[in-house]
Amino acid sequence: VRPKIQDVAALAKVSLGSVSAVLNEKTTVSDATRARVQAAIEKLGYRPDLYASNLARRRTHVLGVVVSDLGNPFFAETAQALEAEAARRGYRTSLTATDFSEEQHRIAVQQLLDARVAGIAIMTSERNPATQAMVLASGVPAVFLDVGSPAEHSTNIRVDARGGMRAAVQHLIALGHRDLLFVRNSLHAEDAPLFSHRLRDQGLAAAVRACDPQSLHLHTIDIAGPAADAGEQAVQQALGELPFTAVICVTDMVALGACRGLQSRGIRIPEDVSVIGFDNISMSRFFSPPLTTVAISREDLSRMAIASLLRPAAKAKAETLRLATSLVLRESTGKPNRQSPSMRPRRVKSKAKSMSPRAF
Amino acid sequence: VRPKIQDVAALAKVSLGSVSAVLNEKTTVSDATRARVQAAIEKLGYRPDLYASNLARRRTHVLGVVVSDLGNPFFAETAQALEAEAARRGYRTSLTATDFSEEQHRIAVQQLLDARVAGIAIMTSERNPATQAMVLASGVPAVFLDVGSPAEHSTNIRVDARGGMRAAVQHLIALGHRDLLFVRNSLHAEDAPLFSHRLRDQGLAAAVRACDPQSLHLHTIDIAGPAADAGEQAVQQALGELPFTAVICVTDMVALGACRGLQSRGIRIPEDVSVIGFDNISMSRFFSPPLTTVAISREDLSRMAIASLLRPAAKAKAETLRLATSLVLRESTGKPNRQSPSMRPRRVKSKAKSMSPRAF
DNA sequence: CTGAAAGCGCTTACAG
DNA sequence: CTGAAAGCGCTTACAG
Repeated sequence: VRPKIQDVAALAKVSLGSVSAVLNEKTTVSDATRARVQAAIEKLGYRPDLYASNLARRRTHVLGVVVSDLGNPFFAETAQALEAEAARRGYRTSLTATDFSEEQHRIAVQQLLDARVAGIAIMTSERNPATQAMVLASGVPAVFLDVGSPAEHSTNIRVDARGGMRAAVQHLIALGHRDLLFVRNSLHAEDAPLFSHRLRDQGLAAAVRACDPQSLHLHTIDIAGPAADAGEQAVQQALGELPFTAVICVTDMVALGACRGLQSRGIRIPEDVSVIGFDNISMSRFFSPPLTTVAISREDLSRMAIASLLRPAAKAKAETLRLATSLVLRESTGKPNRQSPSMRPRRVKSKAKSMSPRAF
Repeated sequence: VRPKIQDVAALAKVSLGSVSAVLNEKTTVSDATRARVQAAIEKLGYRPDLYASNLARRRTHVLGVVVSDLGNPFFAETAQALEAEAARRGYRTSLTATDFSEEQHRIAVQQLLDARVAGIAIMTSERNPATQAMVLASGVPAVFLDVGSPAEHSTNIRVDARGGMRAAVQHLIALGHRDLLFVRNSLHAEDAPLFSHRLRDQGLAAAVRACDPQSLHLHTIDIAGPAADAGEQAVQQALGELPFTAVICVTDMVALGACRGLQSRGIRIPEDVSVIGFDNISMSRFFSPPLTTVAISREDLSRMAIASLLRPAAKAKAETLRLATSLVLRESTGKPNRQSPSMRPRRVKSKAKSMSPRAF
C-alpha cells in the first residue's frame, strides 16, 4: 500500500535515479523534473523507506547521546541542549540512559553503533572502558564528558571543576567560613565515586590547597544511593560528628537533599549553614533558599560536543577541550554562624570519612 | 571489513538460511548447527545489519515515546518508567520531546513512524490532532496520556484528575481552609491551557462543586511561561489581589515556583499558606517544605501503556483506561491562618482571572 | 534440516 | 540530464 520510489517515478514520468536525486538534494536535476517529482511525491504522500536508503548508503544523520540518569535534571537538560544544537546542524539525536548500569551502558552504545549513528556523545558520570573501546574501535566520532581520554576521532570535554571549586571556596572564605563539609555520593556502598565526581573532589582539594590550607578545615562525607537521599543523610550524619558552617555538594541534587536534611533539623540556610551546589540545574534557582552553585553552561557544552562530532574527518584528532565553570551567587550562602548547631559535634570519634586538605 | 551473514555461514559451514534462523531464534535449527553458528558469530564479532534486516522484514522491536519537555521531571520519570517496562517485555524505546512545539511534535511522530516502531506512546500535555490522525492512519498501535480520544488500535489513558483533586480539596477542607487559589500555567499568553491541565482544572471545579460549594471560595490564576516561573509570578500577583490560605497547583513544577514566590515574600508554608502540587515528581519530597501532592503512579502508567501497545492485534479495540491518583500528604499543608498576609488583598479590583465555583 | 533464489526499497556508478 | 543494472545485507518461502 505504501508508495515506493518507482510509483513516484512512474507518476512523474522520470527515471528512478532522478527521483533519488531530488530526494537526496543532488544538484544534477533540472528544475522542471524536480518540480514534477516533488508534485508526485506530494500527491502520493511518498516517504522514503528509512531502512532501504540506509542500507544502500553508508551513514545516517543521527547522533547518539548517552547519559546516566534522566531523573537528574542535569542530564535531561544536557540532552535537550544537545538535541537543539544537533537540530541546528541538521542532525537528529537518539537518546539513551544507562541508569549507571554497565550492562545498559554497553547495550546503549552497541545499539547506537548498530544504528550507524554519525557520532556518539557519552555524557555519563560513570566511566566505562569497555564501551569506550567499542566506540573507538568502530571509528565513529565520539565525544566524552569528563569520562574519556582523548583518542583518534574522539574528544574529551573536561569540566573545569577546579576553577569552579576555587570560586566556591574563595566565596566561602571571603564570607568568613573556615569549616567546610564536602558531600559527595556514590552508587553503592563499596563503589568508587563516579568518575566525574572524583574530578570535582580533586578540584575542591586543589582549591583548598591553593587558598588557605592552614586555617581551612575540610571534611568529606560520601553516602551511597540516590543523590538527594544521599545529601539528606550525609548532613544528618555529619551533624553529630563533624563541625562545619558550610556545605559544598558534588551536585545540585545532592545539595537539594542536604538543604532538606539541614532544614528538617531546624537549621536555617544560610543563617546557620551555607550550602553550595554544582551543575546549576534550572530548578536550583527555585530551591528554598535559591541555591548558590557552580554552573556549567549547557550551551557551551552542546556546542562543543556537536561541533567536535561533526568536524571533517581530516581534523578528527585526539583532543581535550576545557569547559568553563562559573559560580552563580544566590541566597544559600551567607556569613558563618559559629553558634550554629552544626558546629557542636556530639561525639569526638567520627565514623564519617574525613580528611584534612593535606591528605590529598 | 564488517563481517556479514555469509561470512558466518562460510565459517560455520552452513547455509545462509540456517544462520538467519539462529539469529531470529527459530526453532527449526538443530542444536549442533546452532552451536556452530553461534561459535562463528562469536569469533567474527558478527552483528546483524539493522537496516538490512528491517528492510527485509516488516516491523521492529522498538516503541516510540514522545513527551512534552524533558526539563520537567514528570516527563523524564515517565520516559524512564516506560523504557524499563518496555525492556521487561523485550522492547527498546525511542524517546523524543516536542518542547510543546506543534512542528516538533509532527516531526517526532513522523520519524517514529518512518522507523516503523511497533507502537507509539504520546505522553504530552498538549494535544495535537494532526499527529493523532497520522498515527491512527498508520495503523501503528498507539497510546495517549490524557490527550487522545480512543480509536481503533489506540487507547487513551485518562488520569483521574477529579479523584485527585477531590482528595486535595477534602484534605484542605478538613484542615479548615475555605479560600483556595488554583494556579495553572499555559505556554503563551494567548494560548488555551494545555489539554491535560484543562482536565485538572475541570477536576478541581467538579471537586469543589461536590464538596462544599457554598462556603468554599475558589480563585483561578493562569500565568504563561515556564512552569516554575509561572508559579512564582502567579502567587506574587495573587498576593495583592485575591484572598487565599491554600494554593493548589496544576503541577509540582508550578508548586515549586509558587512556594518560592510565597517564601520570598516572607510567607511561611504551611503556617501562613498551604500548598498542594500535582504529579509527585520524585524531587517533591525534598522541597522545603516537602510537598503535599496528587500522585500519579509511573509504574501503573507504564504498565498500562506498554501492555496496551503490545496486546495482540485482535484485541486492539478503542479503549479508555483510568489511571488512579492518590494524595500524598507531606508538610506543605496545615491549618489555615486567617491572619496570613495572603488574606489581605490590597486592591479590591482583581485583574486576575477569577471565578466562583459555580461559574463552571 | 539445508541450499539456491527471489525480493525488501533504495543508491550509485555507468553508459548513453 | 536520463535509464538500466548492480548491489547494500538480510529474510523468507520453496524445493529438496
